[in-house]
Amino acid sequence: MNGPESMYKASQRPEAEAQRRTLERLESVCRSRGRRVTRQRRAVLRALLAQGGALTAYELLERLRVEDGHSTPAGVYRALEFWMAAGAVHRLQSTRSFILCEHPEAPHPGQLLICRECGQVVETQDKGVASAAHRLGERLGFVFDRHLVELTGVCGPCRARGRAAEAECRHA
Amino acid sequence: MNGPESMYKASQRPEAEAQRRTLERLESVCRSRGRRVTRQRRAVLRALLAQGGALTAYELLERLRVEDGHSTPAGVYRALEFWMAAGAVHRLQSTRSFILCEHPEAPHPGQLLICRECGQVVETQDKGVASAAHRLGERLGFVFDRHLVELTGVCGPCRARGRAAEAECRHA
DNA sequence: CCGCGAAATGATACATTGTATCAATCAGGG
DNA sequence: CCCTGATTGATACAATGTATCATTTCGCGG
Ligand SMILES: [Zn+2]
Ligand SMILES: [Zn+2]
Ligand SMILES: [Zn+2]
Ligand SMILES: [Zn+2]
Repeated sequence: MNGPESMYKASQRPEAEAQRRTLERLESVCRSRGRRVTRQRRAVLRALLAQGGALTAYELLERLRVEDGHSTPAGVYRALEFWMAAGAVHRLQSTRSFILCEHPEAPHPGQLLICRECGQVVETQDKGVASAAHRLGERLGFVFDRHLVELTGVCGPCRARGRAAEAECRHA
Repeated sequence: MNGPESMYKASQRPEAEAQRRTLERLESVCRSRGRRVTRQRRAVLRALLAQGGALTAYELLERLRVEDGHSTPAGVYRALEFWMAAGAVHRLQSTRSFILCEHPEAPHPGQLLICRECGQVVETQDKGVASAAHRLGERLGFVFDRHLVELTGVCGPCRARGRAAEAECRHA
């Protein structure tokens, strides 16, 4: 287990490998439904991957236009809709943005933890939240299928920054 | 306990009474902060009350314009922001609409159960969901304060309608 | 009552986000 | 090659939300 293969930082190469496999799986699923993974669609996925977080449709558009000057809003939204249908991308309602799914192996409920300060997003599949929501729905006659729950708050680093700023104020 | 007072349907008058008291409380809170409850703001609240559910800003605008022809988007959004700050109105991110708070007595976390078929919204304060979210946040360093959780699904009546339509199809 | 300053509104323009439409192209199967 | 459905291009538009700044209103102290 050494040689050139060991020169990647632990956090990068295996992820790239997993992503390649994920993409292959997505492509085969698409083709089996008579749908195609095209250059435009790949470009959207790559842009989200490069960002490593959420982007709005128009931020995506800017990035795509660097390579392909005649990308349009409609095209971006079409690609996003395509990937959302394939389960590879999620839409964040609270920030009007889009992000790669972190578990695109299968359809899934789950939660999106969003920091309102820095925009960081963490995707989880917490049984506690899912089952609490399910039970609440049962009591009130609602069924929650296929939808992610967005939880907006403040992440640890941002809270730390906030406390530091406060301390600063008390000193001054 | 009879006479004219008893002629209201049980579901209407007491609610109106509760709302009047709620409005009074809100007004006193506002005034104590040097803020005012004006005609325009009252009109927004009344429109939401009359609707008995969620309305988008522009749906609200249409209704306001029936009475006051020169209402503007900016005015509507300002009034909505005012009431959200006062805790009397919630914004639904997933439908871009606004709804009266059902428990405006105090600031509160809670859940908004939204039917994607009929748009019905039910506001709850479920300890199970709230504490599950809190625990999940603790594990990942997030703190969720003051924000409502939106749960989108299908309500009982709509599921029943759906099943009826399916049966219809099998017959035909 | 007057007049001051903060709060609120009016008016207008603009920014952002998301869709509809329809012709032109592309990819793959017979 | 030709047919068909999927995709794209191009354009216009709809829906949602803000910025700006002059003007008006309101509460309050003098
Ligand atoms: Zn996911
Ligand atoms: Zn953060
Ligand atoms: Zn509420
Ligand atoms: Zn329903």
